[in-house]
Amino acid sequence: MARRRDRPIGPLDARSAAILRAVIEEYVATAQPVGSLTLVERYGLGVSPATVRNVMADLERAGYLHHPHTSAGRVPTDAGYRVYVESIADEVTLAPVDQLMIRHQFGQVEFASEHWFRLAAATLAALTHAAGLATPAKPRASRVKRIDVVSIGERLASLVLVLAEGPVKQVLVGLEEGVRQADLDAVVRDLNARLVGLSAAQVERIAAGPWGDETGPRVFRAVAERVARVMREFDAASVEDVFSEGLLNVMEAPEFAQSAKLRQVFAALQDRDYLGRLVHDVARAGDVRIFIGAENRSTEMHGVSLVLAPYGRPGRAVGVVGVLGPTRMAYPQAISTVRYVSGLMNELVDHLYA
Amino acid sequence: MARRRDRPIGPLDARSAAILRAVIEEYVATAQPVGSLTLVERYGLGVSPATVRNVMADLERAGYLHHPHTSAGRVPTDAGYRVYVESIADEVTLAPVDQLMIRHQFGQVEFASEHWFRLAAATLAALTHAAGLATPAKPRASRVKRIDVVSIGERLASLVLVLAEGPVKQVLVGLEEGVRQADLDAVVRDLNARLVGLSAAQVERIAAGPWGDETGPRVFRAVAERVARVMREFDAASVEDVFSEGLLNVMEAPEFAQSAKLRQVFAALQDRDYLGRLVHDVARAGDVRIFIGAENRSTEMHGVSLVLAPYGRPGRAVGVVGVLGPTRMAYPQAISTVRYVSGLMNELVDHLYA
DNA sequence: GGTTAGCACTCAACCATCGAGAGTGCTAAC
DNA sequence: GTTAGCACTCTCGATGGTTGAGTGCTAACC
Repeated sequence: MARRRDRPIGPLDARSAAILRAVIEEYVATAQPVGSLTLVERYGLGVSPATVRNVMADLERAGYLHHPHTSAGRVPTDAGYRVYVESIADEVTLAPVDQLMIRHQFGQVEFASEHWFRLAAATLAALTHAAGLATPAKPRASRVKRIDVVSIGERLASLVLVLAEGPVKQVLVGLEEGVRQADLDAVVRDLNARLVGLSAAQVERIAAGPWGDETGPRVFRAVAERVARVMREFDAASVEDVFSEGLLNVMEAPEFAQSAKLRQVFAALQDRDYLGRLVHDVARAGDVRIFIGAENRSTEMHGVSLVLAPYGRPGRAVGVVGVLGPTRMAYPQAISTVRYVSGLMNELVDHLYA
Repeated sequence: MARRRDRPIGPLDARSAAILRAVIEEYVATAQPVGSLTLVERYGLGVSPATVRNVMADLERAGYLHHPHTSAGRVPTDAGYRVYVESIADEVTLAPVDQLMIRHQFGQVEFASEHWFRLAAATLAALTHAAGLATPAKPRASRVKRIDVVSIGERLASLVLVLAEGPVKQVLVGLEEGVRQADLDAVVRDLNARLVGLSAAQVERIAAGPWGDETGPRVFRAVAERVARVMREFDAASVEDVFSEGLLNVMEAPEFAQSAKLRQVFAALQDRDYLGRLVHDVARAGDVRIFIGAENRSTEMHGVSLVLAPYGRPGRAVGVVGVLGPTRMAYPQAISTVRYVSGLMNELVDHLYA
């Protein structure tokens, strides 16, 4: 008969799974390594500590638990969290009270898109005690919705560019000659007539095409070029912006008591490329995706988990909402909250751009 | 005869000032309490350690130095930094190399106002190894510069509001009935004709005044009300936004090794009221102002100093740039850099809104 | 008078030791 | 397969001694 040591590490039997789950829940609650005695006392497992120890030894061999030192209890590994998370992901739903609370808050908010992202992030932060994240829904390829140009100084104008899926960009345009607002208005009408609905490349082509040397056409060309450039930059950026709220929550977790760990988190949050890749991954997944610890980035995100979900319209404009917290995170609450908020954001987007 | 103990604590004589200065510079460099021996060895004071000890005891009695414990060296107090900072504030100027570097960077940046603030903050962070801060110049009372309304859905439109001193606001407006873009355009022309140059209160009055019950006037009223509300909110907010860069620099300082201290800094940075008051104070001062440790807020900012300077046009629109770092900060560099950047921002504003 | 050498004193930091306690892994009995 | 029993391991906290940096005081010096 096979000795315990040689047990295959296949899918977990029910008892092992229950014990892994109990270890994780206890550890999430206390942040202390959990021993076999605590476990049988608090989780009514119906077996003796010795049996639990045997199972825990198996789980450790399988890579799901970890032993800080001989006389300490067990701590879940990233792999342990992973199987745990996958076992619960389909079951969890958000408590109706919380659902109501969120809906209520969203009902209160002003109709200004920026507020939504902040609100989404803040709500997530409040309900999960982690940091809430939200990125605006960013279209794959932007299109012109509206152009306005306002004279500011002698040879300077402010260009306001509204893009199809909502974002508004404002930049300054230098003009070669002084132009009165009345003349600008004529150019603006022209710009809107010709450029609305076009992509960056199309605008570029029109800007290039032959234009006379009178003032009007010259201004038209200057503005159109600027429009094309702004759109190209916008399209190239992987993430437009990341709203984060409740970073203070993360700072409170004991695993980040020394700020060296925190630095990595903040550094990762400022890394546009990294976030861009995440958003991309999540957008394709279509449901909540969970990144545990160093699963993606070697060391920098060690000790940190992300629970992210996409919202928006697949293939057209997608954004991401989610939470960032210590690996030792209350996953059921996090998953259900993120899923619910992303659903709500979906509703909003549908309602707006129907 | 007066014993040393009874010395009055008036303005410092030259030697005391030199010693205080040496203590501060050494402490800033090493983050370690400084003893009398180190001081005479490294700063060529021309007196014996015993004499330095006597002077340091005086400075301690005067409240400028502090003793962590009997057998430790001296550490500057907030009051000590204060007299130090005031003694150097008028002398320091930024190294020409750095001036050039900054000008070069500002020459490169895109003509989009948001970029400036980020750039200013990033530049300050890079040169001072602290966190750089910048707030947009916010007018005391905003005025309408331009209004545009773009239809988004059946009964929904996007309102783009350009205010006189530059900021652009975008919000959604719900309409009671479906309106085509062509009809909206007529309303927009009307809105611009009537509201440009007006303050929030004036817009409000016009929105209130008698309007017929046809579609056009109804839409006009709805939009005008929304405009007034956005302006009122904007005017009421003490600080529009705070761009910060290089918070990671602050995290590196040994005084923030435990994140509990960091929390206070982050919390303070998110406290709009607090920042609003600071901006207000700084705007009135007209030059660099320095807030050392808990000089303002009792405990929360303990260990943190701010070096801030206003820019913009006094009485009209002012913003603030500056740095935030540990109390143990390289003040000469910080002061000169902040002063220089604020001067540069002034030039930009003058150039733009001349 | 201010300055300085000399010296006793203080106290954090470091290190080693030790006991207590928690929790384990193994073995043997059930 | 489960469990009681037990020896074992290792962290944690307390204790105590040593070291060294730096002080404050006193008395001599200029």
